[in-house]
Amino acid sequence: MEKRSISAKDVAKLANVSQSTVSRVFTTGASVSEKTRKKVLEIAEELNYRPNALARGLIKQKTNMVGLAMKDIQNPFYHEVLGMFTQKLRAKGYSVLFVYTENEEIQQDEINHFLEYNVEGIIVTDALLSSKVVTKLHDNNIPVTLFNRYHKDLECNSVSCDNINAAKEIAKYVYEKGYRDIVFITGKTNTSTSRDRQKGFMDFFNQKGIQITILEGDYTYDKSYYLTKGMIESGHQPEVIFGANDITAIGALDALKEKNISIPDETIIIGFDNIKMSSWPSYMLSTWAQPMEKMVDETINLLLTDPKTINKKVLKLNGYFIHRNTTK
Amino acid sequence: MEKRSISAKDVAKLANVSQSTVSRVFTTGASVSEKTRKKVLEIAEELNYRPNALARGLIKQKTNMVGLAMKDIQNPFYHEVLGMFTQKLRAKGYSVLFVYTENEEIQQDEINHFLEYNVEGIIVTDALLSSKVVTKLHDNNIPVTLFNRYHKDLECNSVSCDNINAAKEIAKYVYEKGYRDIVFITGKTNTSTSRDRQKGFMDFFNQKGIQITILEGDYTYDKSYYLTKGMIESGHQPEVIFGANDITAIGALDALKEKNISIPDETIIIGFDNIKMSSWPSYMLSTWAQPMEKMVDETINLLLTDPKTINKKVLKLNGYFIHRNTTK
DNA sequence: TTTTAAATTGCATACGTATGCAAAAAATAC
DNA sequence: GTATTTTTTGCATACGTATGCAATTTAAAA
Repeated sequence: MEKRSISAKDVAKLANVSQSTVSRVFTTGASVSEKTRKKVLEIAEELNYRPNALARGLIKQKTNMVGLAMKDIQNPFYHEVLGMFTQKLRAKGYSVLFVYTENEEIQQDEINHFLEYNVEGIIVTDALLSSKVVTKLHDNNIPVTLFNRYHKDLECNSVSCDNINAAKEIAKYVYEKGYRDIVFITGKTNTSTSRDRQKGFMDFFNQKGIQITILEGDYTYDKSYYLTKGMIESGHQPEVIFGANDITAIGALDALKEKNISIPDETIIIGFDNIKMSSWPSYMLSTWAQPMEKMVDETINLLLTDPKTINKKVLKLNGYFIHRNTTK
Repeated sequence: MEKRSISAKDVAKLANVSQSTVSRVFTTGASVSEKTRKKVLEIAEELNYRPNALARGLIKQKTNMVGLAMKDIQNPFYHEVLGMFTQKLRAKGYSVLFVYTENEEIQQDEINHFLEYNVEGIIVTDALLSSKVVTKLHDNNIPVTLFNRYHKDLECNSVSCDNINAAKEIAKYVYEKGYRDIVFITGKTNTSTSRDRQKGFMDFFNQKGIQITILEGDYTYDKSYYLTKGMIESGHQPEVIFGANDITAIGALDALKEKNISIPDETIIIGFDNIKMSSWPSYMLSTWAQPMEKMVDETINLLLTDPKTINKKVLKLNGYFIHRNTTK
């Protein structure tokens, strides 16, 4: 029952041509007469032949595969990102080798898989990456682009939203509306996204001499929900809650609803990411929209068009504020 | 600057052995003396050598890759599933070639990628698959397992929850509690999951001579939210709402909350899937838990341990009811 | 028609690995 | 010590493709 998959040689035999010719038919830009091309394609179709990507990758030193690493996090933002990456990469002829890790840091072991399959580049979305691993990737000449992460010590490209400025814009909006009792709920504090959003937000108010309240969250709904609930129960009912991402803001929103606090009349809430859930009719969360599609495009571009770029490029894209029903 | 990646030959040269010996060091079960193994490993480490998976796949006719296809749907259930699949497959030494499709049906074009890379099997989660495509996969001797889908005309394995029975159990619970004004909100009606859950639920009540209300949803939050809202506004406030999945139930839940209907006192709500979101403190949705981990294990098992199985195996696993705060 | 140029094809080899076979080396038995 | 068995190693080849080079065919020019 050993049914070996059919190869170019098989097609060649039936078409009375050499294996080279078959190969040329399937290589764009190669020289083949129209007559033989037709004949070969016909037989190929009949035999259900498709060139073997492994063999092709071996000889051409080009696999058309990209590694995508993601951390196990409950943020739908990354699922939307994942979908966009795979679709856009496929449109460019690339396949995606996917790794989901539950570790805080992408492990060597997981990167090794990418290396063994000779991926042409690696995209790391929300996970961290040790500089040791990055060095190893550099040694192997494999470009890496961090998506939505930035690390000043790592020698690799990165694409993210300009979190600091976005947070400043939000702060400005809040300030100009006259609010003064303000709470920021952080995400995981070891992520650049949370740190930068906090920085931008705080810097603005510091400059105005206004003290704001920081609650330390972890980018999960639950944590944010309980933090907010606790705060209300302890007697503090702020005018503004800015969550480090949408999930965080939604957790706070639900806690406020449960306490029968009127939104946006008594407290306004602002999130960050513009995940699909934020436009659910019961939430209608005001939020900062990351230019997700552009970020994805730029990441792919950076990774594939000039892979020899050793010097790191850091891209910070803008976004825009979306007013929904949790702000006035 | 053309830095070719180092091969077994390079290691062999420095270790004063043949390329075969280097290969044997990296092949489990091959015969190598302890002394040379040590020497080779040392040099390999130094040169940062890793065997090329493409070449290995070519010669062994075994790529250690599995194709995973998923449809672009807003259901977090599948994201949890995705994470579990990739982690479990990696633990078994497999890499995951991932395809995300926005089409209703997985296209030939997308499957071709899998074929070209010689994946050892394909897992299709929530998308549909034409029988033409399945036939082609059979021709190429590539096993397919449908996850959470079942299609009687398709000659491939499938693993899912026993949706009919689960829905019957839920119906039984509802019936025995004495409820009689009952609504079922469907998912996409062309999915086996929605159809089976509807069937199990309806069959039970039909047998009791009880008429229930069917609202045709599409597995999205929005649709379910608006359906429920419309129903309430039209004057119908049921005792029970059973959603074809958790997202559906949550949409209904939010609509009821907005209408100030007390849950579970006036209306109880039941979902299906037990996604993480259903245990969020503001929802605490009662739901039917699919045995996700077991389903994933069985899928992998079916796909990889006996790939020569042409005759399809259909596995239907049980689950269990989880009582939270939306039932009494 | 012959000569020259261009297009098409086949041959041979390379990519990096695994493995059957035989030779060599090491271990064991006598 | 030699004879025998076992282990370790190298050689050669295969996996399925792409491609430089030379040979062949076809087209164009004369």
